[in-house]
Amino acid sequence: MKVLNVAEKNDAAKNIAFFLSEGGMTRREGFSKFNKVYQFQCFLQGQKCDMVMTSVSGHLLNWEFVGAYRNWNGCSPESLFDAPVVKFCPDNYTDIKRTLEREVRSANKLIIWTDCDREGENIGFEIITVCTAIKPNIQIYRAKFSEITSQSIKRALQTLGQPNKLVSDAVDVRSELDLRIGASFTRFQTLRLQKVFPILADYLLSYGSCQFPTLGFVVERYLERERFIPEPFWKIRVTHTIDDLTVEFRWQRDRLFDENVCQALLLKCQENPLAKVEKVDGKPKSKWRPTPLDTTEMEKIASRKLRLSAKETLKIAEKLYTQGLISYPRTETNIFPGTINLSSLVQLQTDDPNWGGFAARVLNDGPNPRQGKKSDQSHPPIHPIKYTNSLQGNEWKVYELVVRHFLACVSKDAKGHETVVSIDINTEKFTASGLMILEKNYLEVYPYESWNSKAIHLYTVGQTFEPTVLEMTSSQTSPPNLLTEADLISLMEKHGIGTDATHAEHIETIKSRMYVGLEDNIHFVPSAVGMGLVEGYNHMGFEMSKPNLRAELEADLKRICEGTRQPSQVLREQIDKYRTLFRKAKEQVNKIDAAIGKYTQSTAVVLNPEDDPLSAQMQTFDRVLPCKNCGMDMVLRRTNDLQKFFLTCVAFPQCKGSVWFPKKVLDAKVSDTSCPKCGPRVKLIDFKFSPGSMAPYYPQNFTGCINGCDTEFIEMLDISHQLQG
DNA sequence: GCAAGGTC
Repeated sequence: MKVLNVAEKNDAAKNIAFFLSEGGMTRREGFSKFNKVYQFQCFLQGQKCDMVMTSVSGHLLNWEFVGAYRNWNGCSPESLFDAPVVKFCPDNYTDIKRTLEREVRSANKLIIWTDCDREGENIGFEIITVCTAIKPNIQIYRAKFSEITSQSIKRALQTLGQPNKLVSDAVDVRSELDLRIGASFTRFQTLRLQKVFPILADYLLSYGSCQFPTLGFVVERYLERERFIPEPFWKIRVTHTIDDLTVEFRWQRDRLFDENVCQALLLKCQENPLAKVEKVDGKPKSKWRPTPLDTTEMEKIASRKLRLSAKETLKIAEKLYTQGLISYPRTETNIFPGTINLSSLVQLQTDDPNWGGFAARVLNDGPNPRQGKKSDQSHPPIHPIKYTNSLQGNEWKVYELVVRHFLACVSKDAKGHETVVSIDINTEKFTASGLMILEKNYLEVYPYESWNSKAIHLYTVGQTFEPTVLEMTSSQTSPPNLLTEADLISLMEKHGIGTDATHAEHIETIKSRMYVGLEDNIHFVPSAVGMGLVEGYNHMGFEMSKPNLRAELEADLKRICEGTRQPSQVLREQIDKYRTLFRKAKEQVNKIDAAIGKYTQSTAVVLNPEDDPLSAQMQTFDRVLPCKNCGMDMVLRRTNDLQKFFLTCVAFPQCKGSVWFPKKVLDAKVSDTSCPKCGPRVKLIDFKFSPGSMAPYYPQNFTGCINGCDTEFIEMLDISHQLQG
């Protein structure tokens, strides 16, 4: 019995093979130098098997347009909503595909070991597609695991299930839509604006369902700041200094927006400026330990405290995961499951010189996680699963963060004692507070947060004192800050834009498109082009830069996973929705022109209709019938010199299913008509022949039903061959 | 020259 095992990446394959073989695997080369083949024997379903373990590198296949639709000037951007797409293995991945094809020939079973998330399920089906093309009846299983440890991997092998087609389908819908919408709007914006604004001639003006809302967040915050009108306000300030200690009292009214009223209240205080202590409250105060670590929280802490970009943090965490040091780093979960053995995880850390003592104390008290509220039902919060002290640089910093956060969240809240003193100055009330920290607890191991004691004088109820300062201060409200990377990630997470793994990339994209820039190296500001694009669509009344559109799709994808919605139906609805938006955007494109003109301070070039890259000269292909070779669309085209017509398979040159008509065909037009057999979806081709040709021997019109029910079309093709001959 | 999602 030979079993082919395929993981999502080489590191995972190596470690899984290591655990299943107890370290006894051998290694040989695959066609791809990055994806090795590991071999060992082990028991599966009571039978000793020859195991072959290899890997892909993420997605193996990618949606692509075919033939003429790849060419920016070969079709109208709008036709991309309906253009055929194929799943294609990119050149740099064909080596991986060849390894799978070679190894599956001799295998009886196939086990999918891709990550247990939505994309992983889809990658699993890509592997299945490739393998079953070679071996249609191979037995297929899905291994389910959420961390690469000996225990989890062995359990996964003993509890093999089936791959989940619904989850994979949802990914196919998502990815096909991303391509169609992204490509059509990108070409639309780019082709139009490059022509209308010569200064943008070298710009690529992309649109994407994630990058645009990300840009939208930056623009929105910028505008909030711009529109902000500061309001002056006034406060009464009271301090009390004895020796070196100054205690600041807070006015119970906080601040007033009327200077005269504030002035009057101050005068009242000054009439009898003796403070009387009315109340001294002492109460325990806690600072809560953090909740278990999820991906975005890790990215945010690393961005703020370690000065690592989200992109870098995730890359490092991924490496630590594949080395078996930490659990899966892409998780939305911040609740530890009951099944996890926290004590043994804490135990692993007790030898460390920095936090070993703390870990030992946690063990003594018993780990007690503060639980969050989110769960993705597949991965636990990020935690260390192996001890190491041999990492360097940023890898060490990220590992340290994961360990310290883990120990912190299973320890105890910091405890303190707060004193609140309330005073009265001629009926105006003020308070001051002091804090004494009693037990640092989690803060001992968690340097990313601080909590400072605040000293206060000893006051007793009924005591009176003369304030050191009693004055009015003026200030004004301040606008919200521009967004930092951490802020932007929070917004993306909140609105479901991108995944844990891609937040950082979308931010990179809008930077590289010159839609946004950085101020002070920290705060995001939109560029003129970024502002113009967002405003242009806003003026049409479209929420292109708002997160709502994506959120609606996300909800439908969830329903596909649950089996309550058909993938094909969701796909059709979404395509229809965006096609409608696209048509309206095309009609009102002057609104984008106007906005871009305004922000870039340049004048729009007035285009002649024939120069408009989006106008009639751009062909929209009419699908005439399915190609006999490959089933893709056949469309009617004319050569560049206008000499000849031909029916071409849109997959050309991959398919080469084109049919040429003789020069004697002077004109050919496609129009809609109805089919007597199967309804309205029929194309009619009218041919006009040159005088004196053989045409009179043949009917002038040929009808072909695009559903393929009508045989006349096939006859026509045969005739065209005869004519050519 | 397009997207977003994997990963190298």
